[in-house]
Amino acid sequence: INILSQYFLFVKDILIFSSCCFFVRWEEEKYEDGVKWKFLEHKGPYFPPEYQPLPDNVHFYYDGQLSMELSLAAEEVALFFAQMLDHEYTTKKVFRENFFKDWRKEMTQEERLLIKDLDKCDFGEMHAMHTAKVEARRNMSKEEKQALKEANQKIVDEYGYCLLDHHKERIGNFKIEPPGLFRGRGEHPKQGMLKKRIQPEDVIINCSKESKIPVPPAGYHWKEVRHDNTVTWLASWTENIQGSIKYIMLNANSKLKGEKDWEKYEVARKLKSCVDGIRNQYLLDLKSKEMGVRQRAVALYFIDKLALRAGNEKEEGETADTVGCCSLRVEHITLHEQLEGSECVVEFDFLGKDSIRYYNKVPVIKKVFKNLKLFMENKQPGDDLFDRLSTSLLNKHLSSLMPGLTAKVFRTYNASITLQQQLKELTNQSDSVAEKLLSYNRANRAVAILCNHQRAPPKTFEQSMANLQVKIDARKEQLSLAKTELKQAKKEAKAKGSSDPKLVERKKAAVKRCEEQLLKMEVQATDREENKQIALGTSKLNYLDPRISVAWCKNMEVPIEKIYNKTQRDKFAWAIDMTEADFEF
DNA sequence: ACGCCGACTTAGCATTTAAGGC
DNA sequence: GCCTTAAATGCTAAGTCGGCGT
Repeated sequence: INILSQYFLFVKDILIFSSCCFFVRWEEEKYEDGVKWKFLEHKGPYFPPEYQPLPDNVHFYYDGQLSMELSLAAEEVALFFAQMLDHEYTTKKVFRENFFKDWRKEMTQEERLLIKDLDKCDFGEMHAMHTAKVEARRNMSKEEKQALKEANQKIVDEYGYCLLDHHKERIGNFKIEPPGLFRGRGEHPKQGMLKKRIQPEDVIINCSKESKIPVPPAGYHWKEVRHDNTVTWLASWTENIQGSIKYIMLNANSKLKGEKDWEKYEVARKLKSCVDGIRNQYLLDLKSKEMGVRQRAVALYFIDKLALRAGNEKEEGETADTVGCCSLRVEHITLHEQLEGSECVVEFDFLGKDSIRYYNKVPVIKKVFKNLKLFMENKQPGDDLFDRLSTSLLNKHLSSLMPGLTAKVFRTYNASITLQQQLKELTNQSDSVAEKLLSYNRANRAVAILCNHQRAPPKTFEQSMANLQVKIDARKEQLSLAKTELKQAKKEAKAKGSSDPKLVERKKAAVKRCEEQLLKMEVQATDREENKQIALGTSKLNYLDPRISVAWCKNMEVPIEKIYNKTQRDKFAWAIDMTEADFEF
């Protein structure tokens, strides 16, 4: 209990979960439904610096004419574009059109009359100035860099923390997002639009009535100051691209976020105890007379087996065209009675979250295959595959099967259970630490592949692999040399007794050291190659119950620092403190 | 029943920092 | 100690999901 006392809220929740009454007095600490805090005080968000006008020697030219001076507003937006000129997307039609339209809105009447074609704009000097600035920053002296660092730290100290129920907590994102050109992911219809500068007049502050209310920048006022303790955010504003709300919230290491994280994994563990029943149910539902129920069953089969996301509907033309399970269209799957030696294969090809491609060929059971054929009958490629199903219908059904169950719980559950099972399968107590870590990464990778967490191969990937190979070759050479020397030393020792009795021992040690280093590098090369297009971070941070990893570290005698960096250890502090070696997900 | 919106989690890429080799 | 490169951190877009109003 002492160890856990700093996490008494967790302890308390466990006690509630297990309906134990011994520490009932702690339950008083639990706030009534929906209340997230009793006291909240902070300094408000940090605003980005104001726009600095161009120096006189940097010009903008239109249509080959003599330089023209832009109004401040038009100049700022022009510079956003000029800064991006190295990026491929400034060549894209949609990006350019959106930018030009929004830029013209910022121009004065005269400017608008003159500047009618983006192709005739010459941002060359502005772009060069920006490149020079970046270069200058890179070449700053040590002292300058140090001074900059200290200035930044001061801002963090002042704005980066809040007081929540008398605990000082780190804020996750205390800075207002600076203005710029919007770049969505994938083929976003709004790419290139102007993301406007946020003023204090746009910002809602949330804090305790009795706290020190944040003071807006001089000469400005807040949009509103409210005192809503049923939400966790400290400040919010509405962005102008999608009209959605942005929030200032706590860091992941805060008690509020940690508790929520813990709850998420507890719900997933609860699914573990009833997943068999749920699976039997949806297999039965595949034969239902009701088409809606059958569609729900097939969707659930995909969500469970393939870890697909729920797939809410999206407003057409507002965002990139991406889908999840419920929003799959006929064009996204191809049915194969027979493919590569398997029967009833479904070929998936669609863009998911962040326009990441999901491509997979999956053998499915006959009933699912038959149903899919049925759902696709008399439909166009652009029609919904599941026309009788929505995420809200699906989630309503799920929550009736188990309290708190939604589609995304399957992702959490399947990810965590896969990690646990893979770790069991891949690691041996007798392996070296390097081998254990390779196994851990492989288990992690199995999850990342399941969840389709991809990344663009790092730009320097080929080069860095080649570099590593050179080092491996050099080490091999060194090893064979060391071995020869060892042989030589042994021979000499045998022949005439040794002048240096420890020589053989030393040479032996050198060989061993060399072998270890070689192994380590080879393992690293394998790991890196297998990881080329796979991102491990997302699953580690969001899907894998940290207690599985903590318990594994304890069992395998691997220091926790080897698998979690500082940020991750902070976020998972609750798990690191409370988990014993015998934890089972 | 349904669409919309608010709140919150999940996501990949860009930038910064630090580790490790020379 | 310096410099390169990999890892860590920062940033903000893009999802999920519940609740509310019509």
